[in-house]
Amino acid sequence: MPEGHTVHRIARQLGRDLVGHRLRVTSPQGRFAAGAERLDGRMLVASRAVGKQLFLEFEGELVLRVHLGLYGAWDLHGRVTPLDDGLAPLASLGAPRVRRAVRVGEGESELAEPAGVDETFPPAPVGQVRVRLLSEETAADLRGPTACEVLDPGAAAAAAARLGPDPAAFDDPVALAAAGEQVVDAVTSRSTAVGALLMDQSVVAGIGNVYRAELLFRARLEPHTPGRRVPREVVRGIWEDWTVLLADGIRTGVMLTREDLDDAGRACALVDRDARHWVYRRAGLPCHVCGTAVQVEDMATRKLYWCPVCQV
DNA sequence: TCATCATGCCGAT
DNA sequence: TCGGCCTGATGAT
Repeated sequence: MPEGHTVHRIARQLGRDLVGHRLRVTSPQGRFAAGAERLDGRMLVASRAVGKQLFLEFEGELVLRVHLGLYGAWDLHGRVTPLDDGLAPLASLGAPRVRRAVRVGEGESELAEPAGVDETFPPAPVGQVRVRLLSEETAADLRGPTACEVLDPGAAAAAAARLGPDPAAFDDPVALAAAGEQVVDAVTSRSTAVGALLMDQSVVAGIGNVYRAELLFRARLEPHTPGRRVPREVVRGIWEDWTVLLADGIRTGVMLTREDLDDAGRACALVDRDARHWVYRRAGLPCHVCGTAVQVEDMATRKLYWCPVCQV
């Protein structure tokens, strides 16, 4: 279940194992049969993420746009090259390794296990597989997506253009800073609550409910503050913090948002989800800083968590 | 074994 | 504002 970091990891994983390969594209479930037929037999030439959206570019000017929504997922079979996540010894060896049903995203390294010698490839699809991308060695199964459609490059570019800046999309520091100013302008020109603006993908891309709550706490900012009342330097700080958190999430695959933990605390937090966050999903529990009970309410149909004392 | 909820978003109403 | 998506983790039974 993805925020921006997960989708970037998926883009990198598919980039490693499927880009440059001519793919069999099918829809075992049947709901994407027509789209799969258009892509079948083509080479995958690029895999990139913008915010929470994945764009897979095939030869012949066709782009597969995927959005996982709340519970979409990719399961990979066969050869799955470990990403350098710096967490799991199994995954840090760097050598290609055969795994069974690797869930790409948060904590996938924990699910990785060597395949049995009798495993057949490709395996039979499990569940409602909307799309299967198949190379000689790797199968990628997409299940439960909100969006899955074939676009021409112009339509794909238009979809990406509807999104606000994604800090992981910039290599150039100057362009990154300019994108930050765009976010500052967007937030400070609106009267909408900043907690809602951070979830608006047209303002800034890739932030979900976990990162929203944690970014606001880390900024000690009251979530209901209208965007136009938030000082520009505070918005700039949130953008810079998002840049750091996203890079960390992409690297580790885990949303660990507490910068105060020592090595032992981090190790504990990687196992215990409740220790990873300042406020997210901690309603009624004492704030890690001041001890006040963490508050929860609905904001724009999602649960918003915050500390009423630390965040003013 | 079952019921509920979840890191998201869209389209119908 | 609500239901759909139709999965998977979690906690109650």
